[in-house]
Amino acid sequence: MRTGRPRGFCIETALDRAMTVFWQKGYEGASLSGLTQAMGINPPSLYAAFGNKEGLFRAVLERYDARRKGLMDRVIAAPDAKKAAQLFLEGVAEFSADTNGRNPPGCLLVQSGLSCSDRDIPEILAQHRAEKEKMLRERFERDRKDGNLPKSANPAVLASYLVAMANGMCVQASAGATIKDLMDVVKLALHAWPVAEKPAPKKSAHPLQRAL
Amino acid sequence: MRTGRPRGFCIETALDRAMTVFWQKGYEGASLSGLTQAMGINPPSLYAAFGNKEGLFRAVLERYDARRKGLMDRVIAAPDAKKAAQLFLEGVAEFSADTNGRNPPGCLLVQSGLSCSDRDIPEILAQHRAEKEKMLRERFERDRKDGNLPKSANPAVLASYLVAMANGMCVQASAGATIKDLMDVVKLALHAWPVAEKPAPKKSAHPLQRAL
DNA sequence: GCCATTATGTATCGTCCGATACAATAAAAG
DNA sequence: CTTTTATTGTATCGGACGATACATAATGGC
Repeated sequence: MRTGRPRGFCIETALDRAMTVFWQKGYEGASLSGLTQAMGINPPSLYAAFGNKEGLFRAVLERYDARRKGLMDRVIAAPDAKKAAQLFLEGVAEFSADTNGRNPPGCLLVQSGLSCSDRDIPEILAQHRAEKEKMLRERFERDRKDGNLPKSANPAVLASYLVAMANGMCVQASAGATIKDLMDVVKLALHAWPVAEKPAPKKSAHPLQRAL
Repeated sequence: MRTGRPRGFCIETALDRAMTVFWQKGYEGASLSGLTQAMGINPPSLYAAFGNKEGLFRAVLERYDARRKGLMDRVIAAPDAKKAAQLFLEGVAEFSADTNGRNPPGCLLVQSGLSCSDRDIPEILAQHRAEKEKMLRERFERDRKDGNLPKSANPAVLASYLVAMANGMCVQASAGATIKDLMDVVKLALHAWPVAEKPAPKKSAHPLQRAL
């Protein structure tokens, strides 16, 4: 067993509290005193657990991804490409304009540090966003290969389009857009989706597509 | 004539320099020492001219709007609604992924302070973005009234859609997206545009529409 | 020339920042 | 019980932050 005095706080809970602070104030706007107060710990505990402010931020981002995994799984498992796009955009609209108070409006990956004194922060955030885009692109590449997307469709562009829409909606959500505002935009955005050439697809885009 | 010692620096040039700093580092990441150094002046000159850091930021945003006025004028004067949408998105793609070094990538209104320790900053930025959206909405309301957009089209949603796309593309540009990447997205985004019900529009959407 | 007015350069203010030193505490290992 | 290891709370570090005091310089008004 692990020796030494046991940690006196829950890592996950502390990360959730820190996430809210970073979300509301951004990376640079989040002060150590604000973070420790929200997390209910003292500075030495924070530094012992996460190294420094950037280490805490990276841990928060990992937890953020974990929280969004459910949505991404549903998107990847959607029965067809357009349904995947719809689930993705609707999911983003739902959580970014969430009024349940579980999180501040918007998206942590967008608003916590697009521009920053420390150049690493925007890069880290970009990597996390690119990860989501990659998931979508690979899903659409499979769709195209299997004939569920027209050969004229470009999976990379489709993924980029969805991520741009998602990020843009998050910007609007952070400025006060309601979920209805965003859902209207989603409905319009899906009209851009390419139509299939042939009515009967060759085979499934994903083994789980029948699950829904 | 104005009495007293004349100002020893050009306001516009200084604002352009400050704009670059805010653009790259965000509102909070931009330090007074960094700003004064980039502007080529000392702190007292800055405070005498702009009041404080927030005053400087507001002045920078006004200059930013002035710089973008040319694009917005062209958008409003476009011959039809879809052409307006195209000009807008292509214009945003062009300047946000600009490699001429005139500005950092992205959009100042998006990346300089979505989240901030000072709550006024996100609000000010949101107002400036909302102004652009309002211009688009009013243009589309005229189009719809004049029969250049189908009655089923919702001008507010169309404007919101375009602004979301623009903001999302800016996020991607700030992460390194090329102008080609964004142009591909623009082309796809325009596929969502509503098609007119009747082939012959009743009258011009705008007096300047014949100008192109 | 002299005054009122405004801008400038130097030096510095108090505050908050991120980060630690240190002793005390709480567990496992022997 | 003693040692070892790890976390805790208190108090504080050097530095950067935004913002100014103050004397000097440069203009128009008279």
